[in-house]
Amino acid sequence: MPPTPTLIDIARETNTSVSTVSRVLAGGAVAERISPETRGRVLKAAKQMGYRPNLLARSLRTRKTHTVALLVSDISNPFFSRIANLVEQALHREGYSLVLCNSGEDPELEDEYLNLLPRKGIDGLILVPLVRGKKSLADTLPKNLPLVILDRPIPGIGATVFTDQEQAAHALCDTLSRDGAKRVALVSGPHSIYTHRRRAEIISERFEVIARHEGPASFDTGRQAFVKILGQSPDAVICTNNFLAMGFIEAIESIDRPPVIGVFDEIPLMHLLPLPIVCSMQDIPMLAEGCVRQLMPQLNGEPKKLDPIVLQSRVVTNRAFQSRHNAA
Amino acid sequence: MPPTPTLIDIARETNTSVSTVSRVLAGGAVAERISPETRGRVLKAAKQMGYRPNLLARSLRTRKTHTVALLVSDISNPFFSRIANLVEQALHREGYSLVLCNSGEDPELEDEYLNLLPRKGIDGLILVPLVRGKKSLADTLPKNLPLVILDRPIPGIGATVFTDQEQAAHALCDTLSRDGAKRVALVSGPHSIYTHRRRAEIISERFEVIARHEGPASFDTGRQAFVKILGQSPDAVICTNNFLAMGFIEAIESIDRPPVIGVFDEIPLMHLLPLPIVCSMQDIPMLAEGCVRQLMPQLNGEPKKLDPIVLQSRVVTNRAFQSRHNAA
DNA sequence: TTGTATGCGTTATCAG
DNA sequence: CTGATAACGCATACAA
Repeated sequence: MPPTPTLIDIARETNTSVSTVSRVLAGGAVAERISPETRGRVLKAAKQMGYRPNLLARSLRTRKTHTVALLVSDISNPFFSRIANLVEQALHREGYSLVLCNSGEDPELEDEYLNLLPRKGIDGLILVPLVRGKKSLADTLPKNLPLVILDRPIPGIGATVFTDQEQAAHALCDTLSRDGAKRVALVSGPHSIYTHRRRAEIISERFEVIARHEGPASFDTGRQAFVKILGQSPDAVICTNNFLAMGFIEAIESIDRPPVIGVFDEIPLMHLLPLPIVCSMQDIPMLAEGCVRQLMPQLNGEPKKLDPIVLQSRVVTNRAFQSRHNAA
Repeated sequence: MPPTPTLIDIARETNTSVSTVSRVLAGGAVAERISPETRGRVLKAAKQMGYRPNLLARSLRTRKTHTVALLVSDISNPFFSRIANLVEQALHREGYSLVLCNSGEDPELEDEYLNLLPRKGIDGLILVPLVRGKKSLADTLPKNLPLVILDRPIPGIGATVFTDQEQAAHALCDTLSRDGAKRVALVSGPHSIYTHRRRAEIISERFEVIARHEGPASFDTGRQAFVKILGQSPDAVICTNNFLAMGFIEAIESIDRPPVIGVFDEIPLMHLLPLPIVCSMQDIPMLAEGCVRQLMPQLNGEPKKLDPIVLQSRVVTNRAFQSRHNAA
């Protein structure tokens, strides 16, 4: 007995043909058209022999893999891992499984995955793009691969779900303004990435930026920013994402006169942190749900015309900020 | 011209045969055996037609996918996402790509992936098992699939890399003991999971547990534990993982008399948190490196006998704990 | 109701 | 040096 039996083995064992076995194992309507007797015999043999269909072979034939890929820029970021969780659950309900890939903010790696994944067999792709435009995307990806762009708008692509960065940034700035902020320090991720660039632009419009630091959207960059900004005493330090802010905060040694921190997305346990924080929080569940809502019609070949889903952010402040505000 | 040309198309275009084209495109020694003239012609045509090999077909034939899967119990946990990052980088260097899957602490989902992934085509699997024993694993996984168990020991499986939970827990308890802890509250993840169970056992040996709460290793469980333990005033609250602790901490309303928190793995920004924390930190880089060191020989068919890699934890305390200690 | 034959895109064997 | 041709495991149009 082969360790991993094929249709042929079962056919031989049951004195039938591959097609019969295939039909039985396909289930549903096709299986109904096989005599109950043979069907039972095949089913039993299959189970008994421990048959497991080779999905590679099946996909080669049917051109469907029932797999979609989610390529994110940084899986370490809770923002993305929570999205991944939700997307996975939703896709699972639809009969698809998810493979998660991580470009790690590295354009070359993104490129590699963009080339690799389609050839490896995926039915659809959800992408958090690093730097690409529509055309750059169009010629590295198969022409009609169902695609959803997540978290960043790409002009000309309808299947997109992202947050209104203008609203998100202005809401954050509003709260900081009300708190009296005028002169701020700006810590931002790569200018090449839309979200970081756009956020930085708006902040620059709203405040006088007396210090700025740019780098990869990581803890380290935030830490470096701290030493650079140290002593400038801005009214607030605004970071274009949570990792930058966490790095900055981590570097803080003394909390005698803590700066106000403005940031996008979640800072874990911010309620208890002894420095005033205001976050502009994206709607993670809606982002995830939006993804699959944009993807499913494409997977099902429904020619729905898709319009971008644009979500709103919500500003949240921590206790230290609130009490400061109350005191004022 | 087909949008996605195959070897046949190229062969036709260059007046050669599929085998020739295949050989040329294979590169290396086989390609050397083709006349430079034809080789150049084929190469040019392939590039010009935008040929992309169908990896499904190739894998079906070669029985190699150059893909390994990492199935974790909770991708939202930075502990795992950081491991994923490192494993991905290491595998990439070896010419393999990584697909990341998430069982979400759900045994059924784990089961599904365990069944699905091998049939979908992976050369190896790195698994953070939920509840399984060696035999349970053996009959849902193909007999000779290269496998590495991560973060939890499974008796009888050599390719394992995990942390010495005894050492990790005792180190944590030592620090807490020195701080004067005698009566503690215990917040633990599922007893069915080795790490949680083992940690809880050791803690129970070392201290008088005056309150305990068990549940999924999530924020929510931690929060629930808070209301349950509230008012018991233990010397310390020990959580068997970081998410539990973060949930617990998040629920804390007043920090008048904060409890000491003992926890496994990282609490982000713990330095600034105004409550004393002591962490037993696993060695993430070594865990990741260990994985690929256990996996590669198997992928290369080298019959090395593999012994479990057992790592040590390191206790880290935050400022609030240190100053408390200095005062005492 | 069931079997035969063909093809999915590659690689590999065997001739020539 | 190169070309037929047979697998890989499965699904399916076409026969019977």
